[in-house]
Amino acid sequence: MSTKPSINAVAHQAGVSIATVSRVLTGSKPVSAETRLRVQAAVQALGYRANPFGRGLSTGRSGVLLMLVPDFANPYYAEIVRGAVSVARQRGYTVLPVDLEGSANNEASLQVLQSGLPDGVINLVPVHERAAWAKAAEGRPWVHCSEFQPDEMSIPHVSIDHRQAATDAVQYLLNRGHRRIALVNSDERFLYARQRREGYELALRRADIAVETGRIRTTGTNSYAAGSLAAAALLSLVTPPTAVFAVSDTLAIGVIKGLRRAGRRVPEDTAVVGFDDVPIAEVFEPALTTVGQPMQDLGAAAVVMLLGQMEGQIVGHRILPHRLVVRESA
Amino acid sequence: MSTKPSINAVAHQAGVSIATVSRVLTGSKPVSAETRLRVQAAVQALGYRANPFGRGLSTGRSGVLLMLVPDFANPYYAEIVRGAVSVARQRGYTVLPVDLEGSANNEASLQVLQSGLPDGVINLVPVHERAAWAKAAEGRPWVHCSEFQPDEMSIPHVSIDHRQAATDAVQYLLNRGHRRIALVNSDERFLYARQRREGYELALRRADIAVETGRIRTTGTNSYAAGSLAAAALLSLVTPPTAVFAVSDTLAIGVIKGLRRAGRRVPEDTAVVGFDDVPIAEVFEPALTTVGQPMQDLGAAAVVMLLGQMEGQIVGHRILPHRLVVRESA
DNA sequence: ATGAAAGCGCTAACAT
DNA sequence: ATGTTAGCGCTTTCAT
Repeated sequence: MSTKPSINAVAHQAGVSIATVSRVLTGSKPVSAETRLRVQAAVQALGYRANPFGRGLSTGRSGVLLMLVPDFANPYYAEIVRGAVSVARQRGYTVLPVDLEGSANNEASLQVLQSGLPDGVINLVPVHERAAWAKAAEGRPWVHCSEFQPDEMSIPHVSIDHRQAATDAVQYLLNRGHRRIALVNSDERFLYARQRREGYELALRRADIAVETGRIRTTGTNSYAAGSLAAAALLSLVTPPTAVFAVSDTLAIGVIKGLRRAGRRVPEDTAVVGFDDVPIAEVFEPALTTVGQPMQDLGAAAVVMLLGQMEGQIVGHRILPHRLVVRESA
Repeated sequence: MSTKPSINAVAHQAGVSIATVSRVLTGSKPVSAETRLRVQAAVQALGYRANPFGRGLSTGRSGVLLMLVPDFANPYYAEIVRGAVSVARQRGYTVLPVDLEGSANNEASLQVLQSGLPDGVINLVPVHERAAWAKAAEGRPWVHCSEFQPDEMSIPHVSIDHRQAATDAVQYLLNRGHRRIALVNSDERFLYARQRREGYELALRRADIAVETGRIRTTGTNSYAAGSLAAAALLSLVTPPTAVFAVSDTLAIGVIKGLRRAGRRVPEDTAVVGFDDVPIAEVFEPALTTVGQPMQDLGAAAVVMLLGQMEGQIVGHRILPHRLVVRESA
């Protein structure tokens, strides 16, 4: 009663061998309807659950999917995790999200990865920090999520088209009549940052507008303060921009605060477009016009692809659609 | 080379028995310096990591701590998780945070719990939803975090003193000269909500101010919209309040938006105090005056208590300090 | 369709 | 201090 029942107890109670119990549990081989019922009754009666260690030792699989998350506190990642969890559980898998806390936690997470416990890994770590993980994950099934680059084509990935998304955002500002459009970028070590910059420049060139380096601010970090600083710098230009495209909602909010501190109204004096559509985006005043990513879908697709890969399929790559969410700030 | 090396391979390579390898790995028994070195060299050379299933099957422990999280997307919980993860890893444990997504995910999470995989569980689920979990966790080491109630004294818990915190918030408003202070509460099924209401009433009574039920709004949910609605209701009173204590920053922001929509200035016309000190609190304009909880410490303490319990200690309960963070909104 | 038995990789009790 | 060995609980041949 007190100690957890093993497969032996179930077999005994049902009057069958442990092999038969295993068969009805896993459905690996046919079992006569009658015995199946008996076994199921015994399982029920004893409250039996297969011991994950025994099963794992035998099958070599744990049903655990490791998810490398750069930052739990960032709602962008939180949503991706949520999407992943929800499809994983439908397929009988548990996702183990580990918070890398901006690399502080690498060592411990590496251990988890190398322990062999996870059956596969979903990677949210940006391209430029992947090297260490790539080595540790060697041989294991894994997929990249949210960023990708051409030279990694061998590893399945799912992402939006960051370049196109940026082009769309800037095009929107162009359509609204803006000609002096600034870019507030985060850190160009991030692939997405480089791709969004490309998209920004592409949109301008298509409109026959010269790309002025003075209108491109690279903050190095993704904080409110950095956005405010960038705004101040842009306002000190001889001809300040009439619109700003910031590569994250965080930066966008910082930019707006900076603009307002300098007496500018948003969007009347300066329009601002953000990126990500995090929850604050619609609560902040003015509500942010921003580019939304299908976060949950990204996570879900990553799991589907990972499981496919584990089953030996060739899964390839996926690009998911983004969308421009027009609110008040531009 | 290609397949993962087992303890046998290490033993062979080092010219010792597998028991000796196990001993140097676990440090369970003394091993001569010389052999230890040989074994360690072999481990190194082969890149060996103990198979978690084998070890788990043998020891009955996984090194995994389950953490029941009501909502990943809520930064309040995200911070608690972070605190827990950080001390868990120092102690060689992995925390497995599962997102309950407002109960949507209960079934799957219950499975994880019942699988027997986790060595212990940290519970962030509010008191009134604990029943199902309590049954499933029976016998297993577990601790409650962030809420507690007297009749659960048998289970170790860590929390702030919600009642005292509310009293402090209201006292602050009293000190600023406010007499008509409203309470915007979330859902009194939550223990913290009831306790904060108690604290609110206590502070008023101490100041010889009658508690007027018209000034207490219970929203039922914890959304911006609910806060705005509550604000509108309060403004329709014959004598509207000059200050509002909202039991979460989310509600507080909603209240502020509602007040402004009605033409009130914050804090000049109506002061607002929130609760939690989530990241948005200091970014929103006006920046929120709010009660901060030591989220990371809560998570850390929970892990320490859980591990203590697992080692057979009597761990008791802990109340951590809160603090009033004064900014602009009150 | 079912049972018997051989592992899976490890730890721990028992020898030596 | 070290080796031998019996499990831990399960899945999976191999028989029947």
